[in-house]
Amino acid sequence: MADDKKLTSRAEDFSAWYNELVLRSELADYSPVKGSMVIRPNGYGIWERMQRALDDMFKATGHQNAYFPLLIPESFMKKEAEHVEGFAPELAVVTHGGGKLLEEPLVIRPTSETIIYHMFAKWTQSYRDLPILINQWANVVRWEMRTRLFLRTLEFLWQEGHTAHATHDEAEEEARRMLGVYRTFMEQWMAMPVITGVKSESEKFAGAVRTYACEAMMQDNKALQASTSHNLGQNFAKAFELQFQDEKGGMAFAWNTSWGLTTRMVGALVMTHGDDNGLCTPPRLAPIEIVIVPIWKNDDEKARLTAAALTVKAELTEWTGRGATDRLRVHVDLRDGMRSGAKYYEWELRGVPLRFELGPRDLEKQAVFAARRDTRAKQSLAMDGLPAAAAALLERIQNDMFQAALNRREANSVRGRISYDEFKVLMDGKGGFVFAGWCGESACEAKVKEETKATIRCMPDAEFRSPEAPATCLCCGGPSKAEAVWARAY
RNA sequence: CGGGGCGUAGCUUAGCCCGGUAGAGCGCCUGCUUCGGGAGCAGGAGGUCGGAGGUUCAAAUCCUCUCGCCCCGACCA
Repeated sequence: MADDKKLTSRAEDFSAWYNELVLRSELADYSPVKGSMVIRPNGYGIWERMQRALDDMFKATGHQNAYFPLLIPESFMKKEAEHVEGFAPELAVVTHGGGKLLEEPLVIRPTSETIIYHMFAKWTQSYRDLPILINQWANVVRWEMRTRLFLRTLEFLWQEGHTAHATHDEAEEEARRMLGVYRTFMEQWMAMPVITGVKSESEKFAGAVRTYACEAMMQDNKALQASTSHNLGQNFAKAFELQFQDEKGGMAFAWNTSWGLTTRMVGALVMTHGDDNGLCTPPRLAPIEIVIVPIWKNDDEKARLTAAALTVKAELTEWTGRGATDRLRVHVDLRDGMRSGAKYYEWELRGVPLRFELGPRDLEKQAVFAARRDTRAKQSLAMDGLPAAAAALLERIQNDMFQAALNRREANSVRGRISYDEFKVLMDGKGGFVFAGWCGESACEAKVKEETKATIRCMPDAEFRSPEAPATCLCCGGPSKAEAVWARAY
């Protein structure tokens, strides 16, 4: 009886835990179209926080937002060879409009490289027109066969950055810069550690020269690709005749990059920080940072404590110690007919990072009883100086959540000599990240995938590599050309 | 597309084998008592049993077809 109020535990069935959490915390719900979902206010609120944080960073790195249309001529998708091949299986195509068969079918964008570089070509004549640094917030459609709330749906929301540069080096620098922006976002906002690196040939974006990615480890020890940043070289420029006249008067093709991050990050948040009680949102991304639950027994107390709670809220939200535009986000739960205990469970399920209980005894002491969502630790906080204390506590929660996630990832990462047989056992067991050598042959990569379902998540950037470079390939035992992170992935 | 499971009230489901007035728990509404970790009592609203055919005096139940969803695999952010 009380059991159906509890989530399935992560240990019991991680997948069921995830689905129940997402549905019951009202992050999202299934829509009538198979494989697509409704993002409910609780989930969308988190996405909005993500958008704001990222958008500020994009602006700070010189990008402007624009919007390109949903429908793309089918012929555009076919202009870049690898791009066609990569996306053909998952395109949704519009064949009719206004009741009539269209002369040329229109695809619903799975990504916007084609339409954007077509337009860039129109806008670019001279090297003086470069660089073009554009971002767009949009929805895209990819007809996936196997779907999962937030992690893989037919339609999802994302941002896609698209840039054009005069030189290869500038484009490479841009791709790396945006990878860094993503990393900062994930570490500082999502409190989610990531490993940055470059993708292998088989895992790179269809049409890219090189794909960089941030890889995170979920609580089931599987890897999740958290974002990608591509150096597209001149592939699309050539396909869409994106040319410019350089300083010397000659014609040259531009160099492009694209980079994206999706609503999948809401799922990443759940699988990084959620526990058996529900979601746990890092404060910086929490639509509500503090929920105040007043406690009363009778009408007199109800009146007094409601007033007190609203006063506390006002003091918290009026405080500008974090800056005038970054006020504490506070909600007072005044619902009647619901016991305080029931409210605690609900706000814990929804992942509000900090809860203030305010009853007659606290009021007497001029304090609130504060409960952290992440550690569930409780302490009394004096009303005097409460806003600053609350802000400090939220910051500590943010940092502790990152540290806990980092510790978990490190505890489940394996470095150093590992035999292929040991690797197989590990992948069939608890999983995790394995830092091991790779000979560079796609045959080895394919064999490992076939036999263990694990793939090369990335060839990590220098700071993530092992102190001693692996000497041999995990699979064939031949000389290693690059250290790779091997793991099963979402 | 292969394998598995499921469609009965908003949710979780019993009933189906063996045909005969559609039940429960949670949630919701009203009232009273409660209220420092998932409240109690009383009353109440809510169903074309996924859909279409068929068998039958009679179908949630049996038969045929169909639609949808979820889970596991192949593809992917």
